[in-house]
Amino acid sequence: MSEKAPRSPSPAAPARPGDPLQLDLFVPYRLSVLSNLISHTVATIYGERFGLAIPEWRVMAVLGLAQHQGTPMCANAVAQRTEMDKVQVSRAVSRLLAMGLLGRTVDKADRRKANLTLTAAGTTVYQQIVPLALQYEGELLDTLETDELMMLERLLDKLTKTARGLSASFRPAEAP
Amino acid sequence: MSEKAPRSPSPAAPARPGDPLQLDLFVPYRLSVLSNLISHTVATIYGERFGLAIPEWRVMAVLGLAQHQGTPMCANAVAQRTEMDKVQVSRAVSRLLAMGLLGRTVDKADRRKANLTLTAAGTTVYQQIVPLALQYEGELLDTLETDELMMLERLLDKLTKTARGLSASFRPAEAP
DNA sequence: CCAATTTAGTTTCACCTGAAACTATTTCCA
DNA sequence: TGGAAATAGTTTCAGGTGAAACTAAATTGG
Repeated sequence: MSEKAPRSPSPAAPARPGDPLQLDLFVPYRLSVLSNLISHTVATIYGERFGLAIPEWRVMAVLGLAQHQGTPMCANAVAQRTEMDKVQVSRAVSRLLAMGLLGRTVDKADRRKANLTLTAAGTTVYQQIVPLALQYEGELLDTLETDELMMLERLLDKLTKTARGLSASFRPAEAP
Repeated sequence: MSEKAPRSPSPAAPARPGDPLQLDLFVPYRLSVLSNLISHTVATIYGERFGLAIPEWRVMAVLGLAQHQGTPMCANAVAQRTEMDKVQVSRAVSRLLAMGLLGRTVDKADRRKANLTLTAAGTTVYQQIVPLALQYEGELLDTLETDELMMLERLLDKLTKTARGLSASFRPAEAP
């Protein structure tokens, strides 16, 4: 029960040529394993009990909140809020329409857009899933102390911000 | 520049029925966004410069270390070390064999197994990628203070352990 | 005005992926 | 022994996914 081996003498020291790479100490790998583990469990919960895949659930989640706030949303707005791309949203929406959980009304003013809303059935499902989702999150975070939880939130923010920056900078040259 | 809104009065409070769910405060969602962002960038680096996908790189990473330690590995051992399933490993290995980065020798004692090793070409690639991977990780973690980095390691461990437990407990009944 | 560009959203294509079935070999034990 | 069960690894099949092409509507500017 004691696998200690600090990544390097001083934390976050610059990589030196010749350093070995131990996969299970490599943060991108560890994050990926954790995230996949969680997504898989969550997907199982949504999938088995409600026939929803994660992208579908995400769409419902933002529409449910929008509904709650009286702000109808179009597919594009959903895409931004969920950080999914428009293809994924388009597909999720058409599955949800087919399931009767969503309604769509073409915008009178701009006929390219369509406002999406939860149907009564969609609202029912939404209201069933939210507590399940929060329960899962609660159990996941249950073992964390208060300071750990606060730090988790902070780390998620910082790392996400940094990762966005690196995503741009590691991408090869851009066209003028 | 100040989006504050604590998830709930006391952190990790149990979910109450009627609680709304705000996707961008939901930890599984945030972890997924972060992990996808990182994976995408890393995949781009490996892919563009070396023609390797992430599963392929993972296989090379554990074989590279095994090599370094004089411990040849079979596909199954690789699967356990990388937490990938055997199908994924099988496919990654056959692509790497086709690229000439890996060699395979059927085990004399147990002819179902085959030992996998990096070829000279594979070793060259391995030695080029390791510093790149460590550089990316270094830049990602660069903005973190020492205490944040320590907490990150601890949180990854704790959450992964908890998530493994939940993965089992949320899964439906098992056959006798 | 109307042609060029932009924007919303969908479809296509080529690839990735996981689950389940399958092959080959080895181990277990009656 | 020898047949049942386990194990290593591959193949098949049935979706899921992103990038790029595409359609339709709206905006822009000459």
